[in-house]
Amino acid sequence: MSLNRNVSSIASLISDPSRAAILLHLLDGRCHPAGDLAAAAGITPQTASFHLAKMAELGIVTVEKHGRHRYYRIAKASDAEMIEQLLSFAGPVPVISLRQSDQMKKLRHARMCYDHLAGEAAVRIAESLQRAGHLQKDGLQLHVTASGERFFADLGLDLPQLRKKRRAFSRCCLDWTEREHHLAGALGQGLTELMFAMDWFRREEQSRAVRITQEGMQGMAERFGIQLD
Amino acid sequence: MSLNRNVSSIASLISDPSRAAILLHLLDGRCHPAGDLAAAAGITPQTASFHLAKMAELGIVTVEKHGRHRYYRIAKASDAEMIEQLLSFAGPVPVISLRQSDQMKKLRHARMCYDHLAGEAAVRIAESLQRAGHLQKDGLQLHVTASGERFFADLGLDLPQLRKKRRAFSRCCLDWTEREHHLAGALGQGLTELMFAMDWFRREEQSRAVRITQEGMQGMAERFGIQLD
DNA sequence: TCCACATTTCGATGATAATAGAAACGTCCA
DNA sequence: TGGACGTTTCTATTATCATCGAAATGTGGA
Repeated sequence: MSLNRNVSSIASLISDPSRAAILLHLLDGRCHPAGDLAAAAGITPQTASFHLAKMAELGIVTVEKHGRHRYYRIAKASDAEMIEQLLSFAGPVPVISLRQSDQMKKLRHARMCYDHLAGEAAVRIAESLQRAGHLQKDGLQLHVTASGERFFADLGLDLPQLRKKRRAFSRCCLDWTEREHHLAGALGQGLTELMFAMDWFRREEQSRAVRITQEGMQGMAERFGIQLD
Repeated sequence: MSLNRNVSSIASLISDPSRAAILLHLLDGRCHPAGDLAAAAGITPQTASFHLAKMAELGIVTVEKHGRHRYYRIAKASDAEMIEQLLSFAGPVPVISLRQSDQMKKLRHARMCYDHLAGEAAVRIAESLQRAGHLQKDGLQLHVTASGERFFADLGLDLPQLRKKRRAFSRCCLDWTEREHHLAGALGQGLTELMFAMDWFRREEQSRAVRITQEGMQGMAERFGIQLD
């Protein structure tokens, strides 16, 4: 239940390190049980529960009960993008350890931004689609052109179905590692889903990072004209 | 002195209502004495001083001593834009009351975003420049085309000089009232300065709002092909 | 030289909120 | 049916921090 979501209340949500850690963990778009989030933030389950209740009250997260677990996830894609943007404000994250920089490298390469792809791969895809004239930027919208309609249909996407969803159809999302836009909205989600179905990408366990498969490399080259290494 | 600017510290800066009020007041890009900022936030000078010291330590604001006054301003344009963006997170600006406050209407129409123009007028200008082929969007950059070079030179802007500045030359800035991009960077600042010099716009006292003059109307129509009312 | 004024520093206070212990609740499993 | 487990609620503790009064600093003007 979204209450009084003014600037201060949103900011104070993220200003607490424990909550920031929880939100960061939830940014992978997956559902997470409360206990996992507590562990991720390094706090007791009670405290995590306290924070999650506060977030739920603001409508940032939603709960799903399954057995004795309660699975939390970020409620709206737009909020996930908001948090992503806040990350970009923090500036270049200082590298602490080699292990961390390795993980960071992976994240920069390809990761989930809630329900759609982000990172270098996603930015390159968005660029390619615009260069080919399939998408056209208009403010924060990304219009699908006539050639784009054919392209996505050919790829196997049901655009009329995606348009029906009660959310923005096709829009830009600022990538905090690349500092460029990638594709978000129903189309971004649908395309990401499709690419996973085609096994172009595979999710890593316990992480937002995404791995590109051999099929993915090939497909990206053939379909989008992108050479990733 | 930019110290450890992580997400939490940035967010906690804005999470406090008093600090938020101060920052909002500083968003006009002008210098403000500490006392004014205290009054604007409704706190005592001591408390304002406390907050300002904290912001200065994070490198968000800088001080300039003039006589017995200390003038504060936002240190970097990029930080001002960050705060502008945080405002847009407050949600799809809900209609607060039937009669929108007069001030709000003015702000939506035209206002300062730190050192460049924002609001409907600014978005329309940016659109116009792209439509005419003077600017070309590329990610978050706005490239000046060959025709753009001529256009701006003709207008009276010294582009080589603007390029020399140690900041982004020409880039997009998200307008939180229009939810579209307007022109920022050295070019946005230079163009705004020029338009003020030509008396197209005039600043309102004690506000970020900007008034368009008769000359401005005429100039906008002739130069940019924009009809503002 | 003295006073007014803008601002900061110091010190104290009071409110807020993050935290974890204890206990309760509900679910799964043996 | 009983116990383990994940989670929440309740409660107390603790630390933090925004705030302001008092005093200090520094500047300008008379």
